[in-house]
Amino acid sequence: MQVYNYCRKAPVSEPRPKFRRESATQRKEALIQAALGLIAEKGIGGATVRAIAQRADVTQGLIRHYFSSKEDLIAAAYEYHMDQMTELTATPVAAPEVTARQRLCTFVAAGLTSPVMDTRSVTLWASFISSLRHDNNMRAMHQRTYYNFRNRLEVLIAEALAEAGKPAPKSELRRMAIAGNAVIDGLWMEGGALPAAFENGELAQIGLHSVGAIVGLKLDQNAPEQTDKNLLTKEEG
Amino acid sequence: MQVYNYCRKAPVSEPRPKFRRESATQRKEALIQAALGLIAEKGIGGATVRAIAQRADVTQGLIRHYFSSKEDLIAAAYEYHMDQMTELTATPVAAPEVTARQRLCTFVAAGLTSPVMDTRSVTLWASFISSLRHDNNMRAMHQRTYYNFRNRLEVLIAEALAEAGKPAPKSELRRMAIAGNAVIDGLWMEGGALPAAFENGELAQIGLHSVGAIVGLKLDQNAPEQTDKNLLTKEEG
DNA sequence: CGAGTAATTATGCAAGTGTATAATTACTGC
DNA sequence: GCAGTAATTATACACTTGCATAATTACTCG
Repeated sequence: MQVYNYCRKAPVSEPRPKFRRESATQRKEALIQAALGLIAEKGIGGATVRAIAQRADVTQGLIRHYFSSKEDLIAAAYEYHMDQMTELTATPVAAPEVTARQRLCTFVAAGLTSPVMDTRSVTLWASFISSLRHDNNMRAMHQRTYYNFRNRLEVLIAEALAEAGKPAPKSELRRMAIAGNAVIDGLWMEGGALPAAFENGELAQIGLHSVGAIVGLKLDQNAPEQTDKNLLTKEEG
Repeated sequence: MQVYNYCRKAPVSEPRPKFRRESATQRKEALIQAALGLIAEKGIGGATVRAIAQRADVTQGLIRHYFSSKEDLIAAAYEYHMDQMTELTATPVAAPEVTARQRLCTFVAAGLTSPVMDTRSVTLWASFISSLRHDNNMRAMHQRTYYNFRNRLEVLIAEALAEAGKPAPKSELRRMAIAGNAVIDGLWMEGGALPAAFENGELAQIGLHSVGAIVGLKLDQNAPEQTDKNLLTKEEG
């Protein structure tokens, strides 16, 4: 049934190999990427073993060779995606010489700009969230990635406040991190779900302004033309 | 194969009817509820026509009698769920004699307390969001429910600000509504996804505090014991 | 009470699902 | 170069899926 392409120059001898052996990590990654692409494009129902295998250019048996089940592959894909998103948001913060306040700004803005904020990421994330209720493994992984992100944010907030001479007690920091995380998540989600509803860079600016209001620091100072007539009425200090 | 229960008192005559004819709206609602329950408990993949029919106590053929396809039923279920959630959040605001500020508080708190904020609602919502990318119908419905919610919030914010003598221009109102909506969404989502991570009422309080910070009004005044030492440093006015 | 009709059930079907197992095939170390 | 082995393919199987169609059945209206 299946036709293999042989080399035209040597029609008789030298048959082209029918497949190549790749490293385990390479194959796993390819399968994960294929699964993520399908889930994002056609929903969780579109990620069948056959479709995943075809997109990864292998036969479906290979999935079970590298993952104990399809469910196992999906879980791995979730972990891969979430860790990548956290990393994409947190990495630009690495520069140690800049202000703590500036690092906080970078973090917030990175989470609300491409490639972190886009339809594909949001769709993927929602697919996984929807499985939280009936999948303990997914729930545990969600908890881990959530705390990971929130704790990073809390550290940045604490440092920025200390730098500004306004240190806050731990309970306040916790609350600020929860709220800040929520704004970022909410804006990120809406921006990904309805990209046409917002102008370019609008959500990042709103995010900076909002997180600033929540922690009590002005984070969006280099915003373009603004009539400071009706800005937030907290210009003290 | 299937056994029908006959009346024990009259074993020979009077055969009990094998089914009852219900009104279209009743049957549609039953099917929608069944679909929602299954999606919430077992994910979108658990909502098969057979499972839905069984949970609604009918045979599967009836689904196609009331909905043109399974996809059609799922879309109806989404609309039903989202409208109900918006209504549950917005209805308590109806009282016209109270302060505008108080109405805003009620709105925010209602969205961050049971029954609006719970795992079932969040799971359901995520299932639908995940289909936004490949389903135009779902996307249109999401847009409608999103703007519906956000516009209600914007009105409440505008009224509360006017009442406090701090009216804001339309562009500011838009931004406040977007940000406020985002905090509420984010907190709602996290509270539903990780209920154990927050204390009782904590998220509602954080929501009030955050929306207050965003719009420039103090909304969480009747919060219990708080050392006002390190509260937001904007106590002027 | 008795026909007509719409609601509901019963049944069947072709396609697709995840997984198991056996048959190939490419690479590795001697 | 050549055996051994692990990666990869090929194939089969039992089961589920959504949907269509025909057969029942409960209710309505005269």
